[in-house]
Amino acid sequence: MKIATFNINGIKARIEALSAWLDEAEPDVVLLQEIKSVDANFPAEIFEDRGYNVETHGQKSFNGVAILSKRPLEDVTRGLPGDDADEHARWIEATVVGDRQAVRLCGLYLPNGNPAPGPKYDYKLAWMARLRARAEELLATEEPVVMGGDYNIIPQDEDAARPDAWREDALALPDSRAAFRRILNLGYTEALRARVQGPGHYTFWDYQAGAWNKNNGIRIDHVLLSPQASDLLTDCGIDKEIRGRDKPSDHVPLWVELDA
DNA sequence: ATGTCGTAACGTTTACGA
Repeated sequence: MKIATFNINGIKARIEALSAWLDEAEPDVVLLQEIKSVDANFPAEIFEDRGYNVETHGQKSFNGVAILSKRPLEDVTRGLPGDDADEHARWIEATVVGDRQAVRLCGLYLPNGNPAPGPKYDYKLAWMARLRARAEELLATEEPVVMGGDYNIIPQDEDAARPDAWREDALALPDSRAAFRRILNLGYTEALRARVQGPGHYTFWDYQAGAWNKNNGIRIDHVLLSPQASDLLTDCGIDKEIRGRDKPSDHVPLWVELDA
């Protein structure tokens, strides 16, 4: 089962680029972030025509997550538990049943947190504490869990082409990295790092200042696997080349192959 | 030259978030 995560930076602007990638990559499941659309305006037919089931959790203008799946999606829940006052659409869960295994899918768009310090950074860290709590609950199910999305975290200096440029940024501050490690330390595996080591693996290149042409990228999209999901991991990759196409997102897809 | 983009709105331009 091929499961991908992709921050598309606006569904309306990405219909062509996303459709072309789906036809080539043929993922079974896609976790989408930044759909920037309310549920009623999400163009589900485009994906249903390709055989995907579609579940969305959107809001006007900003944020918004969705799941596309060739197999039916069951037990769908929307919103990260832990703060009923949080209006941001950043979390969706569903279960997909493979040939051998059912997998709990979590699609997430973690707050950016800039400028730091400040209320937006406080919100980021509070959201990560809630994510850790939910991750712990999911571990207790002892089922395969896949948490994929835009984490807005540069885990280590090797995950940025220019680490010094991010030193004071909410994506790389020590408190951000520590909060990310606290989730991993519960027992989750970072899928890419289970397969690939070393620098130069990026999932985001800013639109500004020719970042793509200079390969000035960062790795901020991640897939975390529970132990039971990690046992099923057979491959992981980044579809880097689509960043160079017409009207690209500033992110590219990250995918895992699970023997599920 | 904040080397850009996507979305929304009191829209032909500005504000915001990233």
